[in-house]
Amino acid sequence: MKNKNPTIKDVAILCNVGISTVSRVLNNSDKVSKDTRKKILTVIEEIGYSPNLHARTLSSKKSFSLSLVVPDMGNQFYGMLYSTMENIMAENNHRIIVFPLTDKISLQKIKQKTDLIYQTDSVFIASLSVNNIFKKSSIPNKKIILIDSFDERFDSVHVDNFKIGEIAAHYLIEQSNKNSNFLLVTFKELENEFTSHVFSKRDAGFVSTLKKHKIKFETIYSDLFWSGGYEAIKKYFDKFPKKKLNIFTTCDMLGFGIKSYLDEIKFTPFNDYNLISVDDLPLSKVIGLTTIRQPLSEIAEASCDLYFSYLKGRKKIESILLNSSIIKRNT
Amino acid sequence: MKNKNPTIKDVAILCNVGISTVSRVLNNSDKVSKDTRKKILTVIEEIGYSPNLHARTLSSKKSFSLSLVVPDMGNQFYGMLYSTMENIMAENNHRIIVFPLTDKISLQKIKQKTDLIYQTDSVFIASLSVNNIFKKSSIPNKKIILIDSFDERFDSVHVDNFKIGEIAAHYLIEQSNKNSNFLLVTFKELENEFTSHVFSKRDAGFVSTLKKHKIKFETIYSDLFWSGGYEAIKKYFDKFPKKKLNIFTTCDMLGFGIKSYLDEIKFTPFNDYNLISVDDLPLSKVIGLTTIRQPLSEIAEASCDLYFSYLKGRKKIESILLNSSIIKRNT
DNA sequence: CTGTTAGCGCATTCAT
DNA sequence: ATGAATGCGCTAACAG
Repeated sequence: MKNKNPTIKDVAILCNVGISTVSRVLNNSDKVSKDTRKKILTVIEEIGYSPNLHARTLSSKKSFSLSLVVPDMGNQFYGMLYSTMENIMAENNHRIIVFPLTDKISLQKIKQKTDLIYQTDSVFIASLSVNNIFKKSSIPNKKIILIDSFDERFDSVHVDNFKIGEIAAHYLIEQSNKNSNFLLVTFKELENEFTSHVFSKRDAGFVSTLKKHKIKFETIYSDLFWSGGYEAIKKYFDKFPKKKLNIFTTCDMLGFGIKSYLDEIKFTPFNDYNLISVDDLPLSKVIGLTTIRQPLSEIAEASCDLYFSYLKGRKKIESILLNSSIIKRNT
Repeated sequence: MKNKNPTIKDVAILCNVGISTVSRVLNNSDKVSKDTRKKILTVIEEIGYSPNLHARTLSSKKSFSLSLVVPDMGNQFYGMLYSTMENIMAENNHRIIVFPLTDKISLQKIKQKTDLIYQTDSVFIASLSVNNIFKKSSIPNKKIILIDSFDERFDSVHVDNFKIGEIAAHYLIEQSNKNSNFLLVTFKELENEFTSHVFSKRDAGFVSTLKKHKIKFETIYSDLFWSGGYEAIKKYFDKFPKKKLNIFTTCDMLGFGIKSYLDEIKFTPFNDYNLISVDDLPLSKVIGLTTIRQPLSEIAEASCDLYFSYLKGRKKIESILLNSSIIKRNT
């Protein structure tokens, strides 16, 4: 099991050819005779030769691997984003390497210039800001594409999170009864390296619209876990008398918990409460949650397309804005 | 932006030292004087030098990267598994590269010996079988560690899925009222490359126990999506008259949909139905789903430990069996 | 069509 | 403590 892997040289010797001929076969060059190609392929198969990609990359300067930086792969949204991008990139013979930034350690690793991220052909960054995750002096010297955030220095694909907040507000205003209260349940982003501003922008859009309509509201903050929404709304109801609510929560994950709690205390949708969230994760369809759809597959496709057009020679920075639409269901 | 990255040679020249001295600093060798080390580090920082890992790997034969093969990263279970493993490995200076096998294309890629997976130091395989994903002649010539499956040829960390089925059966038998029916909602594994046998073993354990008690039951098959459980149980109820049920479903994802439907038709737990699933995803706590816990973090830790002990010289194959325990909640 | 050769950037002897 | 030289496995001219 530990017999050193065969190299291109071994293959060449066994075939009585030069190593460049083997290399040509490996790289599908057409300038090889049918017979020698066949012989080489046979030997390769027989001895179980697999080319050393590190040597190949060293020599050719192309790794065919891409980096995807995400806040957290335990979060389904990013799991699905990755999954979709991976499918697209696989068809085009690129590999995606994921860099989840869940804590200080992972952040520190990525800042060290010895990290793998500096060795890939390109870097996709989801939700996070370039300035926060890289030191100014060590921004990877390669194509950077932002997903779900904006920075005029880089390509980007994003949605208008402020507008998402506005849409939510309009929906709730329209749905609201007399004597019902407005509630914003969101995640409080601290101004640190992990800030994405995604939530704060949604908050802002919502708040701005309500103020415009001179509607009072309350805000409660939640942890960004599956249990976060449940616990936040429970705490709220433990403290205040029960009342009819129009709730906007800034992501489905929180929405699930909120709905779960509301079901538990026998609140009925439309009657006792209206609830709208953001994302449209698969589960929100199952439980009938009204939500504002993040066009996940479009986002993934657009990001990949940006990279492909770059490979084809595009020079100027491009920014793509996608639409989010409301998916009305049973809340 | 496209000025070729500086190399170790550039650093050496700027510091008036040999490249081997720079190399020593890079690798934290202690045989460098304090002054030269300091000078070198300064220059490295100034010019933003980052060592080429491909060259380093080529030279040293160690990539410090590991492969993790999973069925699907859109599935939260694997997202969390990866997330946990990544945290552990990051602390030990290894990078994990994910290889999701969602379709024929990704399977085909992994079978080609030019794939990145053949270049990592080790391969972790979750739920899938080695024989199905690699051709006999091209099983990566390196440490392979199985997660959630068993093969005597390789290290493995797994749970007893047959026993999980038995536990579920015993729970439901204990809970069941007179006149209630037993139902198994599961995913039908086809005998193809993506077979994991995880589900079929859980099925078998459940079925065997019920038969032992001479209890009749029905089986319905579901897609392995978030909506799968909902649709399966809905179809069942559309076809048959409503009746009290004791349901075992083989993963939480299906359980969520089933509970959602049952809530919708106003079935109340313990009274109209008992429901138990498998996994204990975070959401199952939120919605109060009774489930059999997959010890996710223990699985991740044990897998990583197997690799570390291998690095320290362990030669013989090891297999670790972890316990799954029932988490009783409100179904 | 095919073989020879010169790097790619680094770790690692082996000298000094 | 430091530098020069060798080789890791491959690609890409170049020469034939």
